[in-house]
Amino acid sequence: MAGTRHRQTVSAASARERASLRGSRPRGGERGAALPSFSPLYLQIKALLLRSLQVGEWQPGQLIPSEQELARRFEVSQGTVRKAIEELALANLLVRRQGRGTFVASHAEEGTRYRFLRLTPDGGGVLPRLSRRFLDCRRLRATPEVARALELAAGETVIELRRLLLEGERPIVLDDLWLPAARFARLDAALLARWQGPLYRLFELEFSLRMIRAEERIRAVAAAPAEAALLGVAPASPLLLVERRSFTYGDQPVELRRGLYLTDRHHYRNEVG
Amino acid sequence: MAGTRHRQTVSAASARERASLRGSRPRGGERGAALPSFSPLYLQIKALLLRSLQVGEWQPGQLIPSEQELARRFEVSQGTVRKAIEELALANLLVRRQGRGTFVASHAEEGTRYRFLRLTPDGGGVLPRLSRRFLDCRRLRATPEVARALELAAGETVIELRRLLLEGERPIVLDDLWLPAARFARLDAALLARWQGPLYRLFELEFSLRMIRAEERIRAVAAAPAEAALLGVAPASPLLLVERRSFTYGDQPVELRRGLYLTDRHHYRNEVG
DNA sequence: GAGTGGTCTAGACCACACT
DNA sequence: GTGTGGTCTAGACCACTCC
Repeated sequence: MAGTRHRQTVSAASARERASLRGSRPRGGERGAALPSFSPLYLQIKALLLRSLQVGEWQPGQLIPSEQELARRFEVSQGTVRKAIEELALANLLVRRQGRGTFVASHAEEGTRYRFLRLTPDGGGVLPRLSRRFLDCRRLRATPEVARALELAAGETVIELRRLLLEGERPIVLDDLWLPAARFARLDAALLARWQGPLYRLFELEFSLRMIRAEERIRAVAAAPAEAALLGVAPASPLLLVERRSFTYGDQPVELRRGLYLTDRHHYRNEVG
Repeated sequence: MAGTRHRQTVSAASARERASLRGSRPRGGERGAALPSFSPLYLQIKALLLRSLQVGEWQPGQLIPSEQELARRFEVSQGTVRKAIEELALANLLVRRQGRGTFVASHAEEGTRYRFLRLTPDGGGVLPRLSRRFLDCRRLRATPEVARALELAAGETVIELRRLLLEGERPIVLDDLWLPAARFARLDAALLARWQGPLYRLFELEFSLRMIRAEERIRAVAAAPAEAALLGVAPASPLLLVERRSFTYGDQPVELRRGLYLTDRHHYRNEVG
């Protein structure tokens, strides 16, 4: 059979999940306008896997079917499935473990605590476990700026949240968060008080919202009096301002965060290449 | 032949470049201590390609041999070469172009100007062409801190360099750089004055030094009087301090940089995931 | 031992760029 | 048309994990 099968012409047959992906070019009527140019099979498989993740067919931390099984299901070769999975693993959506299987990535794993927090102690080493102190949690109408960042309609309800991260008794980070209230129905101060783990793990568990990636904009600012007091520094002290937008599947923004980092004993670590 | 060839036992034959890579496990005497566990063929090929890059067999911007040719040279299949090249492309050491070939990455390409500079205008869009103004260039003995960062012996000579990046007439970045003098023999103020392009392109062209990746540590600081004057801001203004160590092949640090960024109209952009 | 991901091969064909 | 990287397949075997 090798080589006799035409690329992506694929037998008309079964596999309901493949119904939509016959034909290598996105159809656009009779004339081959060829705008998106070309869509390889493995990208179509990747999109199907992504859909399964998005609709919750496989939950964070769970084992997904083996490559062999997925290959049978999608009626493609194992190599094609592998390439799709590889890309999802590269994007931190899946985790492959030799001999065990492929798992849905989660914010629960010990190794990935603070996966999104790039703050690092100056001396080297890894950030110790920080304690969290929630200062505020309220519902209000989104300001135009917040609405724009979260892609909400003007005036929609958001949850505003303020918290401190502390190393022992020493404040390190002051975070203000805004979340679309529609997606975080049961979120309130009581729930936050009970919860001990990472915030993103709570979102995953209680609201079925997986944070996939985030964009950060970093600036140096002078501490306002109120913020300075909370962080225990003199007013006008220089602080690192980290504005973060976090996204879930489909590049939907679901969190806006404004963090003020104390960087006299820590720094924001980054790799460029 | 498919499947009959044993993994990495590989015929004793020719290809001098393969002489060193027979056997899947790094040898360590008779008892299989198995410390590094296992080294797949494609990683060995990757190491060989890396070596060719490092010794300058292929220069930045140049076309490297085709996958087929490399497969013949190393006596492995094209797929194995492909996987090695893919990893090097992922690390920005090579650039693959369908239909044309695989090229050695360079700091010359138009698309990758400011590849290491994560500063972005607040309004969105891309950083316009900045002008460079060199303020200082001198040779001196490395301070202990600089020596440590560049992995030099105490008291070795380094080149200290100061420059401004400006948008029009407005200063944006004040950079202090330290370079190991031994590697940058002909570097002086005159050479810098003549050069118009990116600094890393100059290093590539004149000193055969390719910057591969960099680590950055970011902080917020208050502007000292001298620096404030150069940047045209009030003393004690908050500035972003970006300490960068750049590395060439073999993870050798070859530049230490201390940048002060004005972030009232720009921000440092980052992606976390 | 069974099952999973990881490596390696060989070969065919496709998309793309240059000539 | 020729040559390059890109995709896809089929099959074998290896390394690892768990039973």
